[in-house]
Amino acid sequence: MAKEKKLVESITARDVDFAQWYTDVVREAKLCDYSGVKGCLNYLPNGYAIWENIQANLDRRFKETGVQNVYLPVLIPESLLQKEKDHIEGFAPEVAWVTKGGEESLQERFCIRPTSETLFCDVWSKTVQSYRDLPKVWNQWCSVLRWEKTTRPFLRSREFLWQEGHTIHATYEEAEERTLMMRDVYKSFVENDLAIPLVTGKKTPSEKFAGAQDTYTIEALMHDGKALQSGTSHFFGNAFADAYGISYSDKENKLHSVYETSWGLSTRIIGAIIMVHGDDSGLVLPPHIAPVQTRVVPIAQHKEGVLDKANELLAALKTAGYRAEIDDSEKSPGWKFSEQEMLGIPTRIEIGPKDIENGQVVVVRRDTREKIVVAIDEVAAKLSEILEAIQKDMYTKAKAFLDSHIHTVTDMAGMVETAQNEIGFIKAMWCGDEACEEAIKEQTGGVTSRCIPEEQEHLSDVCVCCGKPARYMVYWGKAY
RNA sequence: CGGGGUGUGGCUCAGCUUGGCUAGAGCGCCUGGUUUGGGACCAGGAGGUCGCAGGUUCGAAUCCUGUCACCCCGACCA
Repeated sequence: MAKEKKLVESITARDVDFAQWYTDVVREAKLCDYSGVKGCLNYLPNGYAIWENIQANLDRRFKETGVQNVYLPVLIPESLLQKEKDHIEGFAPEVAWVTKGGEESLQERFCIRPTSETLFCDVWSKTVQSYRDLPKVWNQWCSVLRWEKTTRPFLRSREFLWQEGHTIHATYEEAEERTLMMRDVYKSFVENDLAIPLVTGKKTPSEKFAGAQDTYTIEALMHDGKALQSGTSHFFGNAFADAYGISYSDKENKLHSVYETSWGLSTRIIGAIIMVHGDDSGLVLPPHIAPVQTRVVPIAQHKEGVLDKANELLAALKTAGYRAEIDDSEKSPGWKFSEQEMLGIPTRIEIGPKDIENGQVVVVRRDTREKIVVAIDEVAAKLSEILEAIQKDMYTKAKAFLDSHIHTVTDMAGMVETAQNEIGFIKAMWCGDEACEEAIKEQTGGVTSRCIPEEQEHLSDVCVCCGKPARYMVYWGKAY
């Protein structure tokens, strides 16, 4: 046995066909399946549980910064949607319309929300009058609908779940601060709890959100070298406030526009978890958000005392606060191992007659397959250390992958060559002209600007494309 | 929206070119038994208006027309 045997036949090897591997993992881990409507997924228990943990974690983080949750309608009257010009132009091609109620045609059609800026603005335009009413720092957990042509589970679906935060503030500075604060909340969550390292920065004007003045993004690198925009935070300035008539009186009774922000993170992030951490055996979940952190696998469970001992262990783990479960099915051990691996459960605990005899169990890490023998009395105490080690190692591994796939180029030949021969991000200088972005996309076969990072480096004096003086260093890449 | 592909038990598919008699296989599922430290085995069993609607025909999963849906690759987008 010189080479590692491929244990799971039902999952296509990651390096053979990445897209097929992704689909196989989604299916085998039972995260979701296809519904009868294109682009609308059935979120199954395993997938939805991940989302619930993401929600719980993020919601806690939001509330620590003063966010309040609300819920606004799924339908938006066309007249309301149309008030901000850039916004409607950006979304028009992908909104779905409700035109009938029962058998009767509606006087005005309603769009199914693709995002809710317009609804939040409508509420505020009616309720905000004084500086005493500010700020408003609201968020809602909901689903939105965008009529995508091409769909893929989690990465791009027509209906998807997300949170959308919307805030208004008295001053430019306060709103900008909030925009960056939420970007940092996302960054901290994704890096610390999802173990996904990021590149962050500002979007170029052509990649901005429709209607936004600035869009800040967190970009993750998938294992196939493509970038995934994993969360965004937008600064709107006054554009929406003016279009929707949101103004307030200050202490001197002077009228002002408010400054607005919005920020969102969606179930797309589940796609990132899959594509950053997954391997040929299936899903690998970061312990912090794994719905199940450990699964007890009894070996030879028909033998006297094995199941009892295993259930005792399970009870002890639950008492200690772990999200734990047992696989006491009649399947063979090999089956159980494979299943735990496909599901991405961070650890499994094997307990069989030999272990019981020796007063021990075997803890197996999902990420490394390392087997760790632990005294049965110490498992509850030791497991948290192992889970933390996994969490940390997963980040370190992903970070090493990211760092080793950031390339630097200073001229167009290098840009084209790197785009063709390497995967990952490309750092290059840019003059700020949209024409150069388009030229780069054209000549490289799909490389687009991902973000302008805060930590600027001076790679050269001129734009990689046109040779005019450079204004920014930009991360480029092929994106999902 | 272009190009390609697919709809047949829960799943993956065969059968269609050249129409025919009771529509098949593997996996999964149910029952019983033997197994159990990396996807065990034996025996028995249940389960299908062949996506939908028309048409041709003595006869349609198979041919024709229409239609719906999904998948993949592009162009556009969280």
